[in-house]
Amino acid sequence: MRMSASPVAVRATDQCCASILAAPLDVADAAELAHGFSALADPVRLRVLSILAAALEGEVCVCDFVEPLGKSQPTVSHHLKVLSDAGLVEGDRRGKWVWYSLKRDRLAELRAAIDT
Amino acid sequence: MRMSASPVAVRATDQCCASILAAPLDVADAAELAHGFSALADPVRLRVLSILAAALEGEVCVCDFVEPLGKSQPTVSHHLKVLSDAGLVEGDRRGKWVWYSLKRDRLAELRAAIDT
DNA sequence: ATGATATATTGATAACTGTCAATAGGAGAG
DNA sequence: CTCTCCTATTGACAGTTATCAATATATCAT
Repeated sequence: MRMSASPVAVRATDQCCASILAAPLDVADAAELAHGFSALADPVRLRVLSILAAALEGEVCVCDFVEPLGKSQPTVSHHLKVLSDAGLVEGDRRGKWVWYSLKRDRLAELRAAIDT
Repeated sequence: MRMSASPVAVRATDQCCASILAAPLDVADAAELAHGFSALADPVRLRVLSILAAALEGEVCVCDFVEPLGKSQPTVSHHLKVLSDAGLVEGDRRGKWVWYSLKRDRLAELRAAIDT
């Protein structure tokens, strides 16, 4: 039973999809966003993104993550897959190597979601 | 052994702490940030923030989360604690009730961290 | 003090996650 | 084709997490 102060007043909103925090979030949108933020909820993955963002070429080979991250190759591969599934990075195979790059649009999307 | 294309070139950065993606992230900073994003990595908690952000008064009583979220009272309490530990919300006890409010500064901090 | 109500904590459980070793798949070199 | 190297997948395991029922704590009213 709600025994507190009446139904909660809600701010009017006419934005379509920019700042999701400006309007109550439905379950589906919340799940989609949570999936995105889950990818950011790990220090190793944040460092992956950090390394990608700092790379002048905009691309980093998988093998160049292993040493800086101090994780095994399968672990690095796992994290890249999580980031990829979340739409935050993209891999491009060139010969034996796979080059990963940051998908800044997706990052901007998540940023916008917590823009008050 | 790294057999790819030479050491990765890194963009110069003179920012102190704004956009962490502009410079390689050390392990400690990555852990702190990951803790923050972990709090956002759950649909129920995103809806909590959404409800808080939409509340005109800026505060919402715990009891007013239970029905909209469709979760048990202990579960709601748990999520509020996670958000509180991450510095994203703040509770204020007034009599029998506890009123929670959004800490927008912390949210802005996380937003800035993924600002490319 | 007693009772009622709001919130937090504890305990249990199922589901998920990060990690590495082992292995499989893919691509160039010989 | 075979060998080597780079990357991805599988399997196993430990640690974490979301959830609810039960209980404890806190506050107010009587």
